[in-house]
Amino acid sequence: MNGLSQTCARAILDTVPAIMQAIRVEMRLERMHELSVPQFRTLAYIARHPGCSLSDVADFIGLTLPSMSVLINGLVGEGLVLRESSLIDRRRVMLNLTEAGAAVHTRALNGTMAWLQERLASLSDEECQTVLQVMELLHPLFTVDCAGVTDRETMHT
Amino acid sequence: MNGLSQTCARAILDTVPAIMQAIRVEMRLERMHELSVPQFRTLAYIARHPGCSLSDVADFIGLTLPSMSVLINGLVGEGLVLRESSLIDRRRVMLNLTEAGAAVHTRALNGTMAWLQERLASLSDEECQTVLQVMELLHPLFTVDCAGVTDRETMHT
DNA sequence: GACATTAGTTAGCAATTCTAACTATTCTAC
DNA sequence: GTAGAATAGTTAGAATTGCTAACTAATGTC
Repeated sequence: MNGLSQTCARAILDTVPAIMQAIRVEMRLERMHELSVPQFRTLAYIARHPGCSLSDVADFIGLTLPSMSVLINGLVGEGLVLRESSLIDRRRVMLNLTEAGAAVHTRALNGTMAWLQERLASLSDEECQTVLQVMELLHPLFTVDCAGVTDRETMHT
Repeated sequence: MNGLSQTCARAILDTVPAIMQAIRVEMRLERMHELSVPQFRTLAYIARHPGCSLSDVADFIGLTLPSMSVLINGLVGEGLVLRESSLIDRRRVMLNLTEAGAAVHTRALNGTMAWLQERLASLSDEECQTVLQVMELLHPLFTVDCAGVTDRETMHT
């Protein structure tokens, strides 16, 4: 009914996949050691939440548990992540970055950020500010499902 | 150098993949007849640019020509798209939606838009307006070199 | 008419992510 | 304190996606 919210939804649907595609291409194509987007996001999550469980990451990234298990397998195989059984509850897995993992994450993050900043170079400070606001506005609207522990740290660096 | 643009880049990198994942899940999970995001975007592009060539779509969606060829194969196989040789240049392919294709596209679009609007329901009109502005600001920054394409395919129809 | 260029297809491979079925651990309730 | 439910994760198998390389067919250039 509201033409505005409709237009807005349409704009998101047009723009977000385009940005995403660009990010994906950038990640696969250049700066970083062949991290896929989910792999990168996983490293980022573990970096921010050391010792988190598999379920935590899976919820956050939006993958099923088996998929995340496989993804973690890959990262462990490349020596980027440590997977240990929790001593408190031995069903749970504790995930941490290795030194190499932290390094790769940092490098990937810096590389992608640099590329992104380049893309944003034409924006004025004011526009940049607005973009930032909008991202912080939208983020919580699309990470609802994981009702459990809401990580407030995601707002900050 | 500018902390602002850095924060902005980081926010995009945190938010866009999250939105994208939500869109992907929504598309696969519910309303629409099992269209993947690239399939949906392809239908949308063809709807907007009837008679476009394979290369046009591939450029726009960000896939290689072979990948797009396969994707179109699928859509043709499901009776959603017509693939005809151009009479002017018989190397080129002319793509059009079938009636079924148009219907599926419309239904998918409406379904996803409705879902998106639901997600955005908590935004005020003003916030909605800002989101819209930002999307329109960002879109051109992430759609690749093929900006000139929009003129080309309208010539032969 | 020979050769380069352009548009698209086919083949083969690797990665991603799903569902279903399984193991192992912990919790609940009698 | 043990039987059975619930929880955390893994494994297996399949479908989808998207890539590169090598090919065919049509067009343009000289």
